[in-house]
Amino acid sequence: MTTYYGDHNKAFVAVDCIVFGFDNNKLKLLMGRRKMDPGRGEWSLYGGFVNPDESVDEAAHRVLFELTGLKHIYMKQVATFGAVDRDPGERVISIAYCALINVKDYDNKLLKEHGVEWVELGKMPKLYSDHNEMVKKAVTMLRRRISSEPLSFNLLPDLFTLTQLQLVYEAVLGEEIDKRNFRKRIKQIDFIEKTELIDKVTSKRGAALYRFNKRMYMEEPSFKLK
Amino acid sequence: MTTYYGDHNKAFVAVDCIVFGFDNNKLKLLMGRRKMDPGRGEWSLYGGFVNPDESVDEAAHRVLFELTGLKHIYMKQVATFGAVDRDPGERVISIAYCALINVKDYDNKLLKEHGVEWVELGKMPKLYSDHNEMVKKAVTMLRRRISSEPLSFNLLPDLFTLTQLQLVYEAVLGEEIDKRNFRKRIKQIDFIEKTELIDKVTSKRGAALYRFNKRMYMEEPSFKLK
DNA sequence: CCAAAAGTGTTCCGTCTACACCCATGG
DNA sequence: CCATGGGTGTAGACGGAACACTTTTGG
Repeated sequence: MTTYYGDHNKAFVAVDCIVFGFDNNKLKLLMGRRKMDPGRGEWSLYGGFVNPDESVDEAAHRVLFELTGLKHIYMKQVATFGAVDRDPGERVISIAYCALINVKDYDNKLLKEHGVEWVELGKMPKLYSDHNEMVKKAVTMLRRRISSEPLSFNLLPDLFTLTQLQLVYEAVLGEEIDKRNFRKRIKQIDFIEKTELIDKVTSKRGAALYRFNKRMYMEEPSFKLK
Repeated sequence: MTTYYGDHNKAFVAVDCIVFGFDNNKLKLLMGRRKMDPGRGEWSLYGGFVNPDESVDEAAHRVLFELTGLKHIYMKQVATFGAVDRDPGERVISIAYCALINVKDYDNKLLKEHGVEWVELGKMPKLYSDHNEMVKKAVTMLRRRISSEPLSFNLLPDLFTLTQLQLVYEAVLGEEIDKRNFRKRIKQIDFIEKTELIDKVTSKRGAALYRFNKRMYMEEPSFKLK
């Protein structure tokens, strides 16, 4: 390794994952108790350090994989946090990533293994260091984008009912939506396909199952809800 | 210094500034020739390393101050770039910041001193490392936000005409705007104040000068153009 | 007197919003 | 047979888009 920048200082670089899930009609986040010093035992996001042989994005995906066993998950950089004393131990720069997962894909064994749990947004405890701020930014970002990018489908199974989809929007935006207006808009979006399948779990009558056709979306990626 | 994270690797952490200015009815960016190895002589954004005693945000402001002599400038984090080999020399994580300045505030001596110049957006050369990508993200971000946040005023003098303001929007959004509709909207925004002053520089008839009342905006910060 | 930029309203159309009832089924 | 969630249409309000001419004055 050469030493071009030898007279400058280095810092630890970490990633922290803000993992959103949708469960029981609520938006939830994965939280755990910090298992290392400093701050051991405090509520915290799940994170890890960036290794020399991986990009920051790759580190985020690796850390999420360690936590959930899931790959190819929607992840987006939220912001980088770099206050001098944000970590009580040493100088650590941390890059916050937002992930959207389908709770049903999550192996509950891993959840216990890592000592993390789903916490309802709005019932968030005080978190380690600047993690509350990270969450806040991620939520703001999610709210901003969910009406102009097809993010909601990441929080749902492949097949979902329109009621489920509506509940995701209501949970993220924190407001009620008129059912008829919502369905009217969805019908105009041709990459949200109605299938022949019927969900009989949540209603006696049965509800049509829909699917997000990613291929079709990719051909003409535009999305506007509302 | 303690050594909590001793077994992990550190990296250099840098900031790069994407400095936007509005001049001659064009959106421009500050660019220079890189003055250090590796990549000496290549077109590049202006950047610097984060010091141990400053936050990442502070580093960005310091670097911008070195470059422009200006303080209290609008700056916003764009994204963090962390590919393994993004810097040919060593492992460097770089946090890109977008700055909006009023070109008239810029001391042209400093411009020469630092060997930087204003380059029109769209006439951007190939830049060092991933700097083109940084610029692209910054532009996307600026376009997204300029219609919902009062950013345009940062690119103008304290007093400006409505024509100038419109030209900023046209330059950023890359599309023409109807003058009557534009002015109608502006009139509804009460923190854009008409002054008694008249600008006689750009027109024989003279144009009313307006001012952004930041105090008034802060009391009720909401902004929607279009 | 004319070139050059400033300033000013109205109409139309499409989009969003509000709103209430019937349907199918399992228990 | 009834409780539960699924599914459907219309009318009125509102906001955005299109569009052309008059004013002022320095040179």
